[in-house]
Amino acid sequence: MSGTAKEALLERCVEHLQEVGFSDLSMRELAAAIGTSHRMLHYHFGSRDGLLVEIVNLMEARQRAALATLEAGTDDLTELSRAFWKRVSDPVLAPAERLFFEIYAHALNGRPWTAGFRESVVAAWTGPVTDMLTRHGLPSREAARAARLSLAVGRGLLLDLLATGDRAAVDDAAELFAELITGLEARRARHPPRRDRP
Amino acid sequence: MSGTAKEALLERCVEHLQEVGFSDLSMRELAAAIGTSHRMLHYHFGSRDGLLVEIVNLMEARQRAALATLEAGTDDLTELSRAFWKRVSDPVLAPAERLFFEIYAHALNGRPWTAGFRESVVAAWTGPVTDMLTRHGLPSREAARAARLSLAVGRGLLLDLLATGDRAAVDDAAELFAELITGLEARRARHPPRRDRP
DNA sequence: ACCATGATGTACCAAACGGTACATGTACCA
DNA sequence: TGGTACATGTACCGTTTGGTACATCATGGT
Repeated sequence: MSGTAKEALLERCVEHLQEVGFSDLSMRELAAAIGTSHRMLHYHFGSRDGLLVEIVNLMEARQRAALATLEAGTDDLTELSRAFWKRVSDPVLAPAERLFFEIYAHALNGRPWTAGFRESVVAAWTGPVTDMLTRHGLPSREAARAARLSLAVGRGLLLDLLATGDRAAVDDAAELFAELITGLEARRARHPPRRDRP
Repeated sequence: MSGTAKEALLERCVEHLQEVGFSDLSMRELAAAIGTSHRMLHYHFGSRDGLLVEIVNLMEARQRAALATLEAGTDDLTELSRAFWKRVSDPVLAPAERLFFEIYAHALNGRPWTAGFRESVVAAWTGPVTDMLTRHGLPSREAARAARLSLAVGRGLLLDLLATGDRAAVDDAAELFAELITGLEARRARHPPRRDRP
């Protein structure tokens, strides 16, 4: 198998980058850290940018995979929102998410090796989540808005959590969003925004 | 004046970094780009890390300043949320915000020159915004949650906007949040409102 | 037995890096 | 006028960088 050694190497690279960060990555330093030589990285990935592309693609594939395992289990939007947050805020994912945001930052600066990432970082989520919300009974326009907002809430809260570590406060804000989103239930099938006037 | 030349230099550095990004910054390249020599950057900032610290601190100070100019003008939470989003999503700010998120990513990896940034990136906002919401009549617990959530929404949507450029869709999601937050108004009625009645 | 193919170590390259020594310029104050 | 503090250009140092040439090793098919 040709891919096996290479994939194992890639896996070790990602693992190490999740620990120390990404930006000041040098082939030699990385190679030493994962117990190989920079010669091997060049051999398998061609160049530094080749490595970066494969790392970014792997992270993006994992993001997609994580999304695929996110299934409903409930009909209640509030419960769904809570489950969503509980899933993505799992401390085990923190290193991967730090790396994710680092790649995101590079993507915002248009680094060429982030092309695939840039295209999928939002679209890969809004599509499936919109579908999910539609299946849960939201009119499609509301579902699309809610999906985009939920994604933003998740990422924004994650940024907060990773920076401050203040889990209680961030969980609390997430809970508030889960409660607020209940307001959407009222709109099911009943489109015009409704001011509550008893 | 001692600080003037240095500050002008720093200003030009930030300006350039907002255009090309931050991560692969080298003293020589940056110096050439802003029309000076790397010798001058070392002279004024001592070292590369010294420069980074000053850049990050400047960005953080500007963030604080931007916050200070954010004033109420309305009593309605929904309108307040709209105004907030309109302010931060101004295209003029996009380069500064790209740089902001890049620094944020470095901060998540614990880079030592981001110490000040890390401490203030959330706290500098939640405090004042909580106060603002309290002044608008929210009970303090709700105000704190809403402030934290609003900050996350703003940053999450900004990430989306900067990556996709899909202003219509992101504005739409922001509008949904503005409408959802109306749900908080209902809670205000149930609690002793501390409205400023002359 | 032989050789093709993939994997790996060693040694090197030119370029760029952060940083510094030193000499020079420029201003203003005494 | 002389000096003193800040500013700037040049030229260099040792180190590290991405990348490569070349030789070697292991393995498995024929």
